[in-house]
Amino acid sequence: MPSEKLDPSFFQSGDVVGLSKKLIGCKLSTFIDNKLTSGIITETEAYAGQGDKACHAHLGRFTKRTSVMYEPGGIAYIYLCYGIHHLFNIVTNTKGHADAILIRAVEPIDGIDIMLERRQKTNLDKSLTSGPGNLTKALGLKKTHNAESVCSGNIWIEPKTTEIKNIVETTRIGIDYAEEDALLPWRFYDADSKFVSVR
DNA sequence: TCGACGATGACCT
DNA sequence: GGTCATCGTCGAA
Repeated sequence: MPSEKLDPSFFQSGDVVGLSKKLIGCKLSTFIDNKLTSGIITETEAYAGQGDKACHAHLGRFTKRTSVMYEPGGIAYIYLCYGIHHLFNIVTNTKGHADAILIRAVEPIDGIDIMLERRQKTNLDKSLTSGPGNLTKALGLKKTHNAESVCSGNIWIEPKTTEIKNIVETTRIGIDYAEEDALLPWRFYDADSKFVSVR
């Protein structure tokens, strides 16, 4: 069991872009189906609420799906994409501000055998946990975990134990519809990790 | 009701 | 480079 977890107050900062960068190097763990799996976060993207054309809550859009984004930071926002993939986000900021961080890749640490089984793979390579749909499947995250805390219970994040020296800041993936906001440098990844979805 | 469309990934040439 | 599986969500009708 972890000795230290990031607290909800960490995620209630109003600086979702800064938080996205800070999460690189932190360890994301899940205890799902009685199995522990974890990985070091290597790639994130920031989605900045109503002012961000790429964000599901753009212009304050409030629906059953997006409502969780308006909750106080420190909980999960998980939704089904392309009818196939569950994407895992961490809600940030205070209540009423719909910011979130998409976790796009992790480097496998604990429970690698379990992750291989969930992904129906036999050997460890980059594709096991790189890419937002791949890591959620490996960690056992599903839509049923939507709105769950990421600071207690079965999902938690531990602070980084070593400084990440080379963090690349670049554009987000798969949001061409966001026009000029698609050019914002709001994707972060560890340049020294091979567990990154797209370079 | 109903049609359009994804914050993707795997596999093909 | 290109195709396509697959389904919940959303907004129009």
